[in-house]
Amino acid sequence: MKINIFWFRRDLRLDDNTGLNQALNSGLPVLPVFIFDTNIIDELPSDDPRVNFIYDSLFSINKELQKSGSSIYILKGDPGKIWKELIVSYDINAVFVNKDYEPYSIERDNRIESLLKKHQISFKRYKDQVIFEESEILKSDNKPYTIFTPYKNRWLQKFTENFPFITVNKVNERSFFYSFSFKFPSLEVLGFSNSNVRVRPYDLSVIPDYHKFRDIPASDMTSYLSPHLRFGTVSIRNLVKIAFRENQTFLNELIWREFFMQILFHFPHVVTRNFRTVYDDIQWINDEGDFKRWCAGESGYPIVDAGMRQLNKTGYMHNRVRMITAGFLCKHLLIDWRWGEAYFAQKLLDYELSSNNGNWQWAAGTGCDAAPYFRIFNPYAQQKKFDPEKEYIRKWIEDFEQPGYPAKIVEHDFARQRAITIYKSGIKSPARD
DNA sequence: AGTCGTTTATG
DNA sequence: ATAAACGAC
Repeated sequence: MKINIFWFRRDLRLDDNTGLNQALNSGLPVLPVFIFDTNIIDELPSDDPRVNFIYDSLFSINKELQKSGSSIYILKGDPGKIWKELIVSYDINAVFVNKDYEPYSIERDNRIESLLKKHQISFKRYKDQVIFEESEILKSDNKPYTIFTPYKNRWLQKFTENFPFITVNKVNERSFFYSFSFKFPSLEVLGFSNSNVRVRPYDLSVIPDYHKFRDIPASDMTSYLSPHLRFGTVSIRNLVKIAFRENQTFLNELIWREFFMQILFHFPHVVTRNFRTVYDDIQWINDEGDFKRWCAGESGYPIVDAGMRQLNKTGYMHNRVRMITAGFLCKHLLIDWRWGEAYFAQKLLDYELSSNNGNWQWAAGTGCDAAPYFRIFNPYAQQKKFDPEKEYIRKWIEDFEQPGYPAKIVEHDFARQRAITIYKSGIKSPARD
């Protein structure tokens, strides 16, 4: 029997899923598959909470599919090898996917596409993860935007023009799935184990008042949407429509997400290098002991430590506190932003390359549209402004104001002066002909 | 999406 | 005397 395959990746939902919907409208039965990619998985601990979340999301999808006599085929391995096997096992007409814009994903998809092509199987890629992708938003000179505000203005203009056409896909016709009951493997069989850290459900009720509470970490008026956006358990089209109606500040955050995605797409070198190369010569101190203390939430600065402890314990960190902790690592400790980026990548449930990299480079001052190097957060001023009652601090630091609480790694006044001096002397003068 | 020292406005 | 505004970093 000739079939089409829909390959789930970071779009783990049945509703309003562009590629899946296209597959279901194709006229052939659709076999849904998911591959735990060992190129990614092998770098992670077996109890990585994000793998747990993927597993749980797939389990829910499978449960839903079983209602109509279908199921999802779960595989693990190198996608190249897996696809070679699938090509042998099934008479495949076409493979449907939603596009992913990270360098590894693009390279992998190109690889799979040429493999499928050799067997006369078409590979159909769809935009699903964003409202505007790749080169849909460009300046009048056809170059990508590198400053957020003009990008946002163009994004909003284009969104308004296209609003009637940005439709939410109707609930899929389940009967078009391939009818077969695949065994759903246990977590253990896949080589994973349960984590104590869990992804929380999201909460859209906070959106209308988002701008009032977004900087108050203790209020916990947080949507908790980010891991769901990361893994596609929520549709960006649904979300943007709600944000557009209910809160401009919240919508801006979703536009930041697409801004950094298109930065990564057009400037993939940011993964390893400064966006602004004039900062390439900053003399980072990179003290390993300081870095360990920062990671552990033992810097001696309560607002920094509270943030890092929230991260270590829960996999989340409030946005305002992410800026403070990241700024502290780069400016006060003079540690290369890539170290901090790597630690966040390891711990954050919502970790995404483009946003994590973009925001770290923002904090370090090396990124596009970044904070200027002399903008140095005073951790006490920040705490006084955004956590005046010390509620957030007390929530995450058990030994706060106890004799055992760590002493400051470095004094703010000294660190501020040092950062300005080191950054200033690290700035390369523009190359001359 | 800052901070800090200094100046200027206000009562 | 205190607050608001300013400008350099």
